[in-house]
Amino acid sequence: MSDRSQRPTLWDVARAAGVSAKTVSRVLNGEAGVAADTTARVQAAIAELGFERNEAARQLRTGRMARGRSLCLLVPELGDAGRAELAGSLASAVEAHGYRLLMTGSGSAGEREAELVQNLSEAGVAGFFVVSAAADHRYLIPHLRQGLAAAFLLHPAAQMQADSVLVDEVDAARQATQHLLRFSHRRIAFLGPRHDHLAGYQDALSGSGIPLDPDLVRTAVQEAPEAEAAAREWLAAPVPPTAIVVAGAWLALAAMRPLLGSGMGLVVLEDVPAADLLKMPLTTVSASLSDFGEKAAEVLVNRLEGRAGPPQRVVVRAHLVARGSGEVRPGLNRPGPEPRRSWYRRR
Amino acid sequence: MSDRSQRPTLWDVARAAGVSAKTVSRVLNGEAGVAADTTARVQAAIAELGFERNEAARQLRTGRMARGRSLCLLVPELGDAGRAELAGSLASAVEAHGYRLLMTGSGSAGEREAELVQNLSEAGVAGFFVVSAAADHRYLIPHLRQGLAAAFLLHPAAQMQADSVLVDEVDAARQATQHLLRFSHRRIAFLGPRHDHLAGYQDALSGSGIPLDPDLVRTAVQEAPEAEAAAREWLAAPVPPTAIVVAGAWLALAAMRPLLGSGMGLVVLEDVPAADLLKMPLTTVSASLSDFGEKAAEVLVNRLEGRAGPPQRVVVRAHLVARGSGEVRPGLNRPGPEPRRSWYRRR
DNA sequence: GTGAAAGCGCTAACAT
DNA sequence: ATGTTAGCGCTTTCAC
Repeated sequence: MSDRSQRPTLWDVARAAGVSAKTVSRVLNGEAGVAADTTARVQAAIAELGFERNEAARQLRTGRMARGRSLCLLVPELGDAGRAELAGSLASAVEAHGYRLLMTGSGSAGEREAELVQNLSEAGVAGFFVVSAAADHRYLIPHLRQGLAAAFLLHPAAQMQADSVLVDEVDAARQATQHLLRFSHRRIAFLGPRHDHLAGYQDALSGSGIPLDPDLVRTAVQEAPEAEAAAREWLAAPVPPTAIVVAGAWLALAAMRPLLGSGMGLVVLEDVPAADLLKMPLTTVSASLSDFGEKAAEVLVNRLEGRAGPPQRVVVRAHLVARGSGEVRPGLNRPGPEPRRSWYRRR
Repeated sequence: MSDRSQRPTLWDVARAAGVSAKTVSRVLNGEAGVAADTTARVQAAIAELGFERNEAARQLRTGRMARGRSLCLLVPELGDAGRAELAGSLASAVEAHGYRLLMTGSGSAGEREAELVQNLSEAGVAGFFVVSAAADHRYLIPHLRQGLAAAFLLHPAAQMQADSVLVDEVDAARQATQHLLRFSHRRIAFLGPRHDHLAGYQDALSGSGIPLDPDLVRTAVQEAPEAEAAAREWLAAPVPPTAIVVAGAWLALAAMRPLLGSGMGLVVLEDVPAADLLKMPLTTVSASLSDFGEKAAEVLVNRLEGRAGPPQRVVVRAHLVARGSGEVRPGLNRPGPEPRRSWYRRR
């Protein structure tokens, strides 16, 4: 009896079941070629002794990494509240598949991202949900060959092919802009970090025969102060816009401060918590995060459990929730001079 | 040459350096009793071959777990945006100490909490920041004996002694209540999940000679709908309160909905993002999360790096930020009948 | 269908 | 100050 060490070994099980170590090993790994009653006896012994296989020994012998049932959501900033809801929905979804969800932040640094994947993969993490706007994700390739799974969320993989679950950002921007156009806004500005939204914005504008005014577009805006400054500038412009489409809840809140009381329309391309309780209730265009989480979990788990095939690309549509910011004729809420009649078209 | 396997082994290093395997092992582990020049030769060989120790083999031999440089923040719900800022501040703080931060959620289930600690500890996580209102944390004790470190945040450890970093909740409740008293509120309600706030609330009331009215106290409120219901009931009461102290941002937002336009004062015991942009701008009492994160990181890293000693208990004070909800005489904003004069005392 | 022996890469105990 | 031997718990031959 190996009572010298605490945990029972495979040999203890073999002795208890009256078989050889190899047979226990076979049962443990579900290999074929063991009689049914032998299997039963071995399993009884395992349960009896509370045996658990020593992963280190297994790994030493087989060479390959034992991946566990942890998945990790890798985001740019752990402190970003906007990602919390995604994390929650992902957590429930992966738990339904028998996995658990970890989360970590790269500090928006590409090399740290690669390092984290390396470390956590070595620690047995089975797969990653990657939310990253990095310019190059090829660091993942060697890990993927070693059995790691990865799915890109919200931003597509750069410089490589991989599973991804995305929101139709172009369509979201189009919906937001069309919504404002429907309420007779004609000078509509755009503010956000990503360039891809612009296609939808521009598409909606040209659908109403409105040319794009470069002064009304600020792309590559990442930080709140920039958003606030942009809003302030637009407000002070000779011919200010009457509404702004902002990509990102955080930027929208920052932009809102100078706009309070201005009557400016504001539509946000992301969900905003308690959007109805804000001084300027925000109309939002966003995908259902519980759907999104479920789809993402499904994609990663499928990949992990061997249903191979070419990389998948799932695109989820966003939906507009009107909350009364922008659903007014331009200028109506506005203190100051009479709104110019020329801004109105329909209705 | 073991070119049959990909990675160089300790034997390859030994051969390259012209020493025995044991000597290489000694260098690797920083054991005493190796000549300086031998050490140098070995290290050169290690660098030359790009040798990295096989952790599985080491672990198999030594029996003990190799803990890495990952710390994990364990929260009840990964989807709780209120914890995101804490996570961000902790992440920066632990990175400054050379660790990385993971985060995971227990789904508010005590047994899952224990299971997560077990799994992640086995995967090499060095320490946990535990945010948990569970009734019993003794499941941690065996892990702590195996070298795991743990620090309790926001809620103290239950049924055991451990390092903890807490906010002075009693004082926070007292500050909130006193603030409202200072603005002549006399009927002040309390709403929240925790019982400990009550001491501060009651303390402040009795300091102004006001008896506690049990109808104005709802403790053990966990979910938003309950908070909303409580607010609604108070509003409809024969003699409604003129202000409410709410413990928790999420509960406060829920409670706010029925109170819009009522003139009810609202003070929140937690930070609320964009509190100034809400229809009822919220006065808050909360601790600085960057301070809190730094203190917490320090406590856990100290424990981890051997500076032993009895469990520490750090208490951080919360600060009130007045934002104009409650800083009015009761009833003044209130539509409807003239406020009763009897509610006023000073000023 | 089952078992015996060898060895994965490392370190503890005991030499020298 | 350095080397030798044995063996951690498992899986892989290969034999029966």
